[in-house]
Amino acid sequence: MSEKQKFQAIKGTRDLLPPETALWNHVEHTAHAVFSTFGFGEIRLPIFEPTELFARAVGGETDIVSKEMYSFPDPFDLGELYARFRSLESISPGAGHFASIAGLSPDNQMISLRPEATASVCRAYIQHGMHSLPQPVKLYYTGPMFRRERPQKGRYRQFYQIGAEVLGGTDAPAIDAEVIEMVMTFFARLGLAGVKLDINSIGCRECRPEYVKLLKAELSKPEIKEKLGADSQRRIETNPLRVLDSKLESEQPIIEKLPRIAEHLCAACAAHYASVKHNLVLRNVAYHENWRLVRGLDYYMRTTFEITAPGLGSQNAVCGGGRYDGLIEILGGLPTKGIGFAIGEDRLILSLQEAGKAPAPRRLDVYVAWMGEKAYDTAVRAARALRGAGFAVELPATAQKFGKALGHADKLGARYALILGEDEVASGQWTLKTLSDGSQSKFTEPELLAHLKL
RNA sequence: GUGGGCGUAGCUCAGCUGGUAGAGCGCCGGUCUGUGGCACCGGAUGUCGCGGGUUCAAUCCCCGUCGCCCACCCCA
Repeated sequence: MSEKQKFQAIKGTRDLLPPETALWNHVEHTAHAVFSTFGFGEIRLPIFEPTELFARAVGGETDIVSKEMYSFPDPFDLGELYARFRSLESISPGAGHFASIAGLSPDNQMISLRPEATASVCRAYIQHGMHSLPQPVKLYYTGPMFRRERPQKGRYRQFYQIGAEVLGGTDAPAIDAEVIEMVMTFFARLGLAGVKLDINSIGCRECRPEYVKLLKAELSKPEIKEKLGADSQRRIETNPLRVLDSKLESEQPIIEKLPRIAEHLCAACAAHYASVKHNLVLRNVAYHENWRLVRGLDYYMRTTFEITAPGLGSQNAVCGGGRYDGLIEILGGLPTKGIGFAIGEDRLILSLQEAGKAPAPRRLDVYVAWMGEKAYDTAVRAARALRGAGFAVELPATAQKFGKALGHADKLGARYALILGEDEVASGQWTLKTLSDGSQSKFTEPELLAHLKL
């Protein structure tokens, strides 16, 4: 970086600028509108939580927790000692590092920027005794998540998710189907084209371990294992289900012949899955069964789903979700049913943009072209009145040549220029020019407001 | 963590086998202190990402480094 441009956004973070932000707002407003019609209320959550919360929910040995979270000792809890070392940093480089080491003592809490929000929602459900509300509790959220990994298309270190969770009450398949219906409705409302819904059931605590054991045994057979790539060979031990996810062309024929979980579900899970599908048909939701769709984390069970959209590159999932009936209990709550999803907002926006869904251009109604210091007071008054009536108004801060002013109005895309010079101030007859055709006419202030409101 | 591609003006890019930089767009100003879009004229911003090497001479070749992008890994 040159001396001139010293600072830039940290790797994997980015600025969202107008007019693109208009599209973000549109997406979020649409989410609010659609989710409300399904009876969901918004929850706003902290963006940092105790590291332990994520370690428990997501799993301490996962890459997410062990490598990809932004974690640090809470400077507040570290108190005087930490603060003192930090303050020494400028005169004694390394002091801060020492403080960090000191901060790892059991007395001090580690905190993390949230890598996802499901754990926080569950924590809030427990903390606020939501089990005593009418069940189930239906919540949605939007906001930034943080994950320390190599950025690529549609993947950032600070990324945004729109998610929803249904907690408590029944695990009836109707709920799974309705949650999926809600996402699909949301995407349809946005005009997102080419979406594909994949669903699967990954069984429960009873039947999944049996299947995993079977799968692992199969994968471990020498004649199969030797045909797999290094990554998949490693997964046989670490997470055999993920072998099914492999994108390697050479592995596809092998994977096709592996045992499928749908054929090894217990009776209860099989019935649940069948009913989810039936309920999707009832709701007119088109789905593809994808027996290879798995979730990486242990707490997921039964229904899993994923929605892909075009234009996203390698990371083409725009929404992922599933049932996690055990999670609240893991976090110290009562046994509680749960299902939810998270939408990758960055990817959703990207897909909308690729499809040419341009953001609504900034609307500017009136450019106040005032001339001469004598007209300034009137210009301010006009701008206040117009804005008060809800119009978007640009009031130049400094005097400029008249031709310049109109040129500026044109570049800003204003619909009208309100021309205020000595004549107008003297007569009280303001000149309104329509930029598109160049026509203009005179109005008093009240007439002008009435005219523009038409 | 691994691999590949790319770094030249605010943006998109050109720059031949090495001779210390250009275009378009945009921005600002002028022609034009009461009439915009058009046209014409002018202007500014670059240590050609940074450091080193080879060379009489490096934007160009070599090495390193940083940054960005894409993919792998992983995936909430």
